[in-house]
Order: sequence, then structure tokens, then C-alpha cells
Amino acid sequence: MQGPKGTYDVLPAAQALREQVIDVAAAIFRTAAYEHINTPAFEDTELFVRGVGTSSDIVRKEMYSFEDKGGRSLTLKPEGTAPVVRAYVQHGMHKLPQPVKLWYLERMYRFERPQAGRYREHYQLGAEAIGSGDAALDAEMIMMLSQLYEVLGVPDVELRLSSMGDRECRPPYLERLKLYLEGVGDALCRDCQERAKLNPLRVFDCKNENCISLLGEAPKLVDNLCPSCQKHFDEVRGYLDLFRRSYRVDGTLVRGFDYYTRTTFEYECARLGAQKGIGGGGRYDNLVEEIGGQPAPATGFGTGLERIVLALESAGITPAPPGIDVFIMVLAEEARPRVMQALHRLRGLGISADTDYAGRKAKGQMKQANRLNARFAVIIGEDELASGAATVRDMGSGEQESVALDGLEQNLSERF
RNA sequence: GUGGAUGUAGCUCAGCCGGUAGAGCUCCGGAUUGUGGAUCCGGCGGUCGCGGGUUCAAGUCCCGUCAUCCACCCCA
Repeated sequence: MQGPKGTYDVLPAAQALREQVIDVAAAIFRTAAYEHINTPAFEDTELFVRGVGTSSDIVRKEMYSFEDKGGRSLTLKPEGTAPVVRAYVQHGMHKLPQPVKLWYLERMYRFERPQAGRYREHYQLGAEAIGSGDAALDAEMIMMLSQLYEVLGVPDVELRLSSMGDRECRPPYLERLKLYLEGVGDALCRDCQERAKLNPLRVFDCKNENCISLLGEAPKLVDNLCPSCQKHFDEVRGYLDLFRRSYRVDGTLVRGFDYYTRTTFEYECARLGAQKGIGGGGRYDNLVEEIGGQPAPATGFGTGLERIVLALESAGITPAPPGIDVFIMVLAEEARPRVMQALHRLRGLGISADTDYAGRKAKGQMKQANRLNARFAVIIGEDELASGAATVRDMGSGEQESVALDGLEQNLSERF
């Protein structure tokens, strides 16, 4: 038996680094006044169809959709924003002080071919600020991610920035782009000719060199913003300059969801190979309304836990191996009850403690204490029971002393 | 969904021109009657991914299939 394709087990050895990433992220969210939210693993399929958009690959071919026994069409969530917005609308959060600032750690599901840094189930850390159109919030999002990567030590991080415009400037731009693409015609690759029909902006994703050079002359949305979008974009850039956050304006930056408006951004890590995008997001001023709420502007981001971990590992970053406080060696069957009592008492005092359950010899138990990275080994055997004093060994120095069994736990607790 | 590479012990791998499977690490034990991190010795551990085919004989050759990895598509 094996786990399903594209899934993985997080084994104990891999937990420390993941937990470090999560802890740092949670602290950043907390200090920026974001509150934790959890949403269900699955939602009505309709939520993603309306939210993410029917022209996106995710909706067209990557959703884990199924019918439940009640005949409802449900989908394991492929992204985190639409569910949070659904919760915002459902719980009437528009009545709370705005903006409502939320963060999440959730599993995402996409039916894709697995690859380095890409799984069918993965974790994303994300944040959403709903109820304000202020460019300062876009900058806050970008800077929270920047801070996360910096504190963790993610190497070679680059930021790309663009704008998707709004309902006023995007439609006329798309007409211009379509005209341009028709002018280029058959010279584009077959994929791009498909994209031109379905979602013209996607042609900028193409890696075909011929297409890239043909599109070099194409009009870019970021160069054709309406005055209000231009002002908003300039404000975001102003904040990034204020924070000395380097970035590159990239008119070819196209994100995978249809709901973006105005600001979009993406962080990449050059160490990661093909799947180098480690986090990204942007503004989605129409999504709340499209999902059925009172219109409310919003902005947010998502970042991939696995890709951050891969990037950290590529830089050789590994957290200190965990250890325990005390390992108690049982060297006589008659000592077992006293050992179990000591274990229970120590743990009650908040001291991590373990013992031998494998019937190992003295040497084997000492070895186990060493493997567990124990600070102290406590020996209880025939001699100790007879003398009424346990042997306490400092695993760092190798020094040993006798400690009365009567006050053993108290004595040990004073050492931490 | 497309292309390429790879599947042998828990892990990393060797296995020649086809002749009935090996090493290192880990684990357990011994050298050291009850003392770790070093060394030496021994032991446990394998449906050779799975299914067919060729052959007297297949880990080895052929076909299929599944899985993993890498790339495309796309994305975190």
C-alpha cells in the first residue's frame, strides 16, 4: 500500500522545520493584527466556479469535485481566498469594524501531475484583508510575506509586481490586446492561440521564445491603467519604496485566478527549479459581491508551506534536533513501578521524560538516552532500590551522582 | 493530459556476457555481569514495484501496467 499519488506523509524528522515556518508566520500575522480563521476542507463546487472563474485551469481541469450522498456537488478547496470570503459574507462580517483581517493555514487540493514542489495536497499559509480598498493594505500584504521570507532566511527571493486594472480599464485593454493578437495570428504557438481565445492575458505566461519576442511589443495592462487604478498602483509602489522593498514591475505577471483586480504580486525563489513561485496574491475588489455579499474591496495572499521548506533546505537551513529532559533507565523488573511513577510525576511537572519499553540491556538503554538527546539519564536498578538512591547522569559531561529516591522528581525539576 | 529518466533490505546503492541476491548506514546483541556519542565482531532484515512474454534458466532481455523523479501545461 502507498499513499495516494501526489500526497506525502510528514514524518517526525520533517516536522521541526515546518513548525518553525508556521510559528514565524503566526507571529507575523499576530503582530499585524490578523486573526486566525479555519474554513472547511470542502465547499460547494459553485463557490469556486464563481470565485476562481471558469476560464482558470483550476476550475476547468484541476478540481477534486465529488457528489455527496445528498446529491450535492462539493469540491476539496483548491485555494483559500474564496472560502474565507464566503465565511465573511455568511457571518455578516461586513458589520464588524473594517477591514476584517484574517489569516489561515489550510490544506489545498488540486488534481495536477506531481512534480518537484508540487503536490495534489499541499498546505498554504495565507492572509486576507476584506473591507478596504486602501493601497496601504496591499503594501501590508506584500511586506508581511517579505518579512516571513526574511526572518526564516529563504534565499534568493524576488518580487514581481503588476496591476490587473478594474472594470473600467480592463475591458478596453483586452480589446486592444485581442486586436494585437489577431494581428500576430498564426505566428504564435498553438497553446497561445488557444489562450488568445479563452483568456488572452494568459499568453504572457508562455515560455516559448518566439511567443515571448512577439509579445514584447504587445500592449501591457499595467501601461494602460485608468487614472484611479494608476493612482492606486503608484501608491503601492510608493509604500514599497518607503520600506525599501525591491521589486520589479512586470506587465507579463498573470495570476491563476480570474478574481484579481488592481494589485497583483508574486514572490519567486530562484533555488526551486520549475515550481519557483513560493507565494503571491493581490487585490480582489469584486469577489465579495460576486459571491453574494455587499460589495467590499479586499486584498490577500497565499504562500506554499512545502515550497518555503524546500527553499530553506536548499540553503542548508535545519533547525536544532529536538531533545528530551530525562531518560529513565530500568535495570531491574522490580524497579519498573518506581520508574513509571517518576515518569508520571516528571511529566506532570512539565519535564519531558521517557524510558525503555523494549527490554534493552543497560548499554542499549544508555544508547537510547543518547539517541533521544536526553539532558539526564536516571538509573534505577537493584542497587538503587537497595540503597534508596537513584543514579543521575549528566549526558553532556558524563558526571554521575546519587539522588535519594524520595526526592528524585523534586531534585530533577530544580535542574531545568 | 504530453515527454524523458528511474523502481533491488527501513535508508543510500552495487549486482558484468541471463546461471537462483550483496555492501554501507540504521536496528538488536557481543567484546565491556548495570553505563551513550569511538572501534571491532556477530545477528535480524528482500514477493528484486506489479503482471505477462522469451528462455533449460530472468534482478538482468521484451511488452504492458503502477509508482516516483524531472520537464511541459499550470500553479503554492
